[in-house]
Amino acid sequence: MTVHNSEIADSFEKLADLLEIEGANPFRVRAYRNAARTVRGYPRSMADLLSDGEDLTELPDIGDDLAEKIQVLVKTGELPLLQEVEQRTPEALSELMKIQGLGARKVKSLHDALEINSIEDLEQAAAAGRIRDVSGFGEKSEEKILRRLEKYSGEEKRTRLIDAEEVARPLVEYLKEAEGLKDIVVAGSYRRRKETVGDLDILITAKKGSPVMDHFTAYEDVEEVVSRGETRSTVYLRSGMQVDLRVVPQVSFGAAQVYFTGSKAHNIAVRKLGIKRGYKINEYGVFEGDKRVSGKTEKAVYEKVGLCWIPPELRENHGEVEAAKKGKLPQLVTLEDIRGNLHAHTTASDGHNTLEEMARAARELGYEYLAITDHSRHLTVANGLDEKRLLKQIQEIDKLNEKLDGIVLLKSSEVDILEDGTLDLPNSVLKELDFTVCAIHHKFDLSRKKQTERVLRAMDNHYFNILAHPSGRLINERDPYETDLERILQAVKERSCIVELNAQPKRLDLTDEGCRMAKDLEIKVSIATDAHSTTDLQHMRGGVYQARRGWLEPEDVVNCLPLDKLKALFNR
DNA sequence: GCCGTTTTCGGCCCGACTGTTTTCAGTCG
Repeated sequence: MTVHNSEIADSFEKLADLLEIEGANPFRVRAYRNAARTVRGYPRSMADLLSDGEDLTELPDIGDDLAEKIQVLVKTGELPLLQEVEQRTPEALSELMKIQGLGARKVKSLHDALEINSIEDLEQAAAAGRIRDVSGFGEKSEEKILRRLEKYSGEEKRTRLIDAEEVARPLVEYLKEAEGLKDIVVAGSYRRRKETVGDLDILITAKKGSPVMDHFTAYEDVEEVVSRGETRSTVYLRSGMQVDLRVVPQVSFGAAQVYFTGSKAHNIAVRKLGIKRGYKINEYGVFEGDKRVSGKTEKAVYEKVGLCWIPPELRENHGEVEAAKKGKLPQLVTLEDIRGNLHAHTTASDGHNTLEEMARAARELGYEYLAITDHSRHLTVANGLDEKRLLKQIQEIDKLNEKLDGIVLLKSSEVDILEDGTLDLPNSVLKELDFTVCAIHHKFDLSRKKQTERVLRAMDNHYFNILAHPSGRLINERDPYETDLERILQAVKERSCIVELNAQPKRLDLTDEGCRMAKDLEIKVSIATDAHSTTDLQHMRGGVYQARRGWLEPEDVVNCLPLDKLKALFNR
């Protein structure tokens, strides 16, 4: 049994909720929440850290007590204190706190007054009109609870970044028409380019908030106005997405951008530096006493606390503050650094465009090279190529390359890694390729050990070059298959292979943490679109965002190399 | 329950908004 970080974090969060309902010391409650955040966001599993004999109290917000609790959780899967608290306080009360507008105090009132212990109890009480009589509640709160319950599904809904962009773009265009608007930026995890976002945080500067808020709440996609003030409003859109809008004066724009871009952990770290220097930092600026000493630009805010400007993608408190202090932030890869694309399909397998169409589209994007990586024979659903068809495609590519100017097509294949770790095509044909892209497309449910060994064995093949979409996950659709990524990346390094960051918006596979792991091991990463059409080639942008979140610099990315250097790397 | 360049105790972010109250507690980010 492997206890995942997310399970440990869930236990701590539930414990925090229940303790808060019981009226425990709020700082103790916060300590559990902070610890949950640390554990959830930590790139290595607590189980692995412990088996490596590492000291968990080295982690932020983890002290002796919580280190001990993590150890017990990893060993037994249980948290005795949580079980003890659940004896006194029904665990479902923690779920009630997920209803927007219900916090610990109100859940406690409902529990004490009406014996509400579950979502069902709450529904019945609200429908029967009993909630309005509880002290602290009224008709309005009762109505609100009913409305929230209608939409409550029990699962936190996060939207893929690319889908959030579809929502944000037209909304931003609309908001730009608001009276008196000066600047507008979508902040939050959207600006940090996280792979999924929970809600949209939009920041606007304007002299007067009121006209902007009127305009905002009148947006045609707004389904419900949750709150509306002069400087802050919250709405739900028809799509279910929550949008928070903040209006600040222009002198506060930088401070507000830092504040609302987050992450929370990053902001706390920055504010701590401020406190050391005698400053108070909030969304309105950097203050020395009552005097604002900075805040107009982000750069000015960071400089006040002795840091250079930190790219939003890094703002997770994963070492960026320390790096900025030393002036050692990475020079992150940009879309302009990308010189080619090493994963694309054509009509030969399951793509929608021909070799030539794909080549021309890649040239349009300014690329020097595009690798054609149609599926191999095992993937029959995708019309995978057998030896004969691949050899024929190789000839076609050679012919096309003579004809094409300004772009070179590379001969490759997305070769299936079979269950026993062998590759789906014989070496006699693989050696004719410029390089191979190898991936798992079936038997996702092998044990962690078997799946890991399958990949390692495949890499033993001399013709294995790039490990594609290493986890197989589809964001919000399919969990990653179980592997020991650290061990796999170690093997990638030993065999001088490359790991792919698949830029398909649903995949984004490597994760940001995986990229960071690769960088630490000094492995090269291929940011590749896995394009199944000419328009798919555009997904490079999302891959670059993810790479930036993983601290990758141009020298870490294999497709930032010019063609000759790239070819030398494959050594064919 | 964590943390420490004010260090083993005494702090721990705070401003905006709502709804129920009657001057403010609770929630949220």
